[in-house]
Amino acid sequence: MGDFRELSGVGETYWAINREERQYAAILYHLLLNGDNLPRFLELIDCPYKVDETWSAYVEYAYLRDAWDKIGNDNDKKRKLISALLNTHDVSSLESASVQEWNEHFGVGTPVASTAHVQSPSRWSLAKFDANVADNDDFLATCQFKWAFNIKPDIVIHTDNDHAVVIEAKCTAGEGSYPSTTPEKDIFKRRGLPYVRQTDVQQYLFKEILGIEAVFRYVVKAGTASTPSYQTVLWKDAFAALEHTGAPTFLTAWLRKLVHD
DNA sequence: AAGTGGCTTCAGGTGTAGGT
DNA sequence: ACCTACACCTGAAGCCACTT
Repeated sequence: MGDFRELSGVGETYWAINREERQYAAILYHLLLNGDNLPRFLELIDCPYKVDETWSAYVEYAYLRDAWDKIGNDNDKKRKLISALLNTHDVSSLESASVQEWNEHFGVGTPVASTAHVQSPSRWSLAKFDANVADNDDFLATCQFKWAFNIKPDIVIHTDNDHAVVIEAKCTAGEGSYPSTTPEKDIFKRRGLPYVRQTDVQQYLFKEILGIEAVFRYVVKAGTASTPSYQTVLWKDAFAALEHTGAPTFLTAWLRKLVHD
C-alpha cells in the first residue's frame, strides 16, 4: 500500500487541491446542462444570441476532425473542400497532382505521405510545406487552415445552428499562440510574419471555415484584463451564478470553496 | 511583476505492416 | 476482413531563465 498522502502531509481530499483545468471545465459543463443554468450563464457573459430549441453544448470541441472522418474515403470531395476553403495559389496549381503529390505538397510525414488517402490538414507539417508555399499570405493562410483542424475549444455552446459561445477554461496558463515550436517560430521570424493568437485561430475556425457566428470568453482564476480578442470571466463568478441544488456533497463543498476563496 | 522563449514530458491521433 | 504493434508527429502544459 502506498502512503504518499501520509508522507507528503497533504491531507486534503483531492477536490480541495485539484487544479486541473479540464476538471473545472467538466464541472461547468455539468452545471450548464441543469435547470436554468444555461440562460443564467449566458447572461453573466453578455451573450448576444438568443437560445432556441436546437441548442447543444460540447466539451473538447473537434468539429473539423470529426466531420473530416465522416467524409470517409472520398478523396475527390476532400480535395475540392480544401481547394474551396483554402484558396491559395499553390492549391490551385495542384489540380492534376496525384494523391501522394498532394499530401507531400503539404508536408505530411505521419509516418509517410499516403498514396491512398488525402490526409487530414491536421497532419500537415508547417516546417515542410514552408518549402512549397512561397507567398507569405498563402503561407499564413495554410498555417491557419492547418491549425483550425487541431484546436479544440474546451466548451462550445451552440445557441442555435448558426451561433455559438466558445469558452476557454484556464487555471494558470494564459492564452496560447501559434506557431508553438522553435523551428516553426524561426520560419515565422524569417518570413517576418506575426504570431497568431489562439483566439484568432478560433475566430477563423468559426467564421471562415464553419460559417458560425461566435463570441469568445476565457474563464480564469484571477485577473480580469480583457484583450481585444476575448473577454474574461472569473471562475468564482461563473460558479456563483449557477444553481446547484441537489448536487453531490463533495461538489457542493467544492463550489462553496471555489466561490469564496 | 508580467511576459517570452526554450526545453521537457505526456497523451493522443494517424497510417503502415504484419499477424490471424 | 479484422486486430495489434509500431513509428512518427503534434499540442498542451509545466518549469525555468531571461527580458521588459
